[in-house]
Order: sequence, then C-alpha cells, then structure tokens
Amino acid sequence: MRMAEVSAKYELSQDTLRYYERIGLIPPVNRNNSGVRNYTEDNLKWVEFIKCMRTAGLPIEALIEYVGLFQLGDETLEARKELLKEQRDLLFAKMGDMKKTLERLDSKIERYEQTVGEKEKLLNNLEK
Amino acid sequence: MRMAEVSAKYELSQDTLRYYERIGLIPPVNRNNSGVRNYTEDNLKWVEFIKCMRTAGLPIEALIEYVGLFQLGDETLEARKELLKEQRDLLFAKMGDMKKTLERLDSKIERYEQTVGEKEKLLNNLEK
DNA sequence: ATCCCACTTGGAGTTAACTCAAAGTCAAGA
DNA sequence: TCTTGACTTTGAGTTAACTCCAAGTGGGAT
Repeated sequence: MRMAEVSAKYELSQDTLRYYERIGLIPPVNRNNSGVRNYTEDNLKWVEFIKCMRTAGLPIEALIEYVGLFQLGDETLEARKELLKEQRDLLFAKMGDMKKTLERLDSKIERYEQTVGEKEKLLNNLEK
Repeated sequence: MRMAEVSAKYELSQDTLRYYERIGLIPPVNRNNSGVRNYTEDNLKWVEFIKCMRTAGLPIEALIEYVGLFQLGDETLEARKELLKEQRDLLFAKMGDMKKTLERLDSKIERYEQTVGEKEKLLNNLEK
C-alpha cells in the first residue's frame, strides 16, 4: 500500500507518517526500486497501533522506546511489559483527573442551565 | 496570600502563576503598595478552577475566553454555558478514546504476562 | 547602613509534536 | 519528448504551554 492510501485510511498526514518513521516511532518501511514506500500488512498494524496510542496521549518518547525494544527481539519481553504497565498506569491516573473535571463541568453546566432559566422567567414576567 | 504560598498550595510554579495572570487566564490580582501580589479568596478559587481544568487538558485559549466572558457580567451567561458544554463534550470524547486505549493496553499487558510466564517455565525445565 | 530575600517586569529560551517548503526523481500518459 | 503528479529528502518553521534569565525594588533583620 502506498503512502497516500495509508494516510487516508488512518487520517495521518503524509508528513506525519514520514516523521514517525524518521524518528523510529514505526519500524522502517520497505521501498520499491525507485525509493517509494510500500506499506506491508505488518507496517499497517504498527501505524494503527501508534495512532491509537498517540490519540490517547501516550508520549512519543515512550512509544519510540517500545518500538526499539520490540525490534531487539524476545530478550526485551519483560522490559516491554514494564514499559506498557507504566504507561497504562499514567493513562489510568489521567483518566481519573479527567473524570473529576468532567463531573465538575457537568454540575457547573447544570447550574448555568438553572440560572439562565431563571433569567428567562424573569424576562417573561416583565413582558406580561 | 502571597505568591510563594499560592504556588505551594496549588503546585503551580510562580512563573506559571504570573504567566496565567499575564495572558488573562486568571483575573488580575491586587498588589500592595510596593507592587507585590496579594491573592484574595476569590483569586484562589480561580487558580484552583483553572488548575483543575488545565490538568484535564482543556486548552488555555478556551479558558481565557471563559474568564473574559465572566468578567463581562451576566450578559454572557448563555455564551459561557455553551463554551463549557463544548469543552465538556470534547473532554468526554477524549475520555472515550482513552478508555479504548486503556483496554487495549490491559489486554496487551495480559498477553505479555502469559508470554513471559511461559518463557520462565521453559527455562525452569531446562535447568532440571 | 547594609545585606538578604522575596518579590517585580520584560523578554528570551525550551519542549513536544508536528507541519511546511524547496528542490529533486521517477513512471505513466498526451 | 514533454508534462504531470505522486512520491522523495533535508531542513526550517509553527504552536501550545510553559520556563528561565537578567536586572531592578522594597522591607525586614543584623
């Protein structure tokens, strides 16, 4: 699969795809004999995985490390597991913060609804 | 309350507190006659609110707009409500993405646990 | 009186994560 | 043959959100 298609499929700009590859966030993609990238199924899986992780806000640096460990083979299973656990816990904590804020926003909005409602009632009374 | 204390209480650097005030993310804080900030209860509430919102990742730009609207008074109740709703929905969506990623990480970690476990068993067998 | 320390301002520097621009190559179609 | 268009590389530019630095001031302790 060529870059244009990959870009469309995963909604990542071509620049971003090149950038990710350049910094080692996805493993190198093979080229045809004129240097054009040809994404394999395996490449696509990486792209999809990285996109998912980035969407959730995992830092690029940690993901680069994961990809690097992966390429070193089975020796790094344990290290990869620990890395994922660490990021999982960070993500979990962040979701906790967000949940608190979401609740706070919800009750704030609720109060705004009431206040705006009362203002309207007042205006209605004046009209009569 | 002086800045050092506010900084400690909310774990925001003094630089960040000044920055927030400079860009209008918190309303202006009164100074004593030698120009030193003196945070009132009301100022502290803003600091705490903004910290909470920022921790959840709400963009500074939206928060500046909220503070601006607030300072314009009751005319802006409706606009403020809409702004909060919009940010709430964005936050909610983001949490959805993160939940998906969290689940994916959890099952990936689970698989790593199994794989690492099997490798250890293999090694144990070799030792016998 | 002098020294220290917590503050002040204005402006420059940093980091993460892209994003864009310039100049070049190659294959296919008119 | 010439052009078009999708790609290539290298390197610079951008954005958000801080973070740091230099130079200055006012008030309290020694």
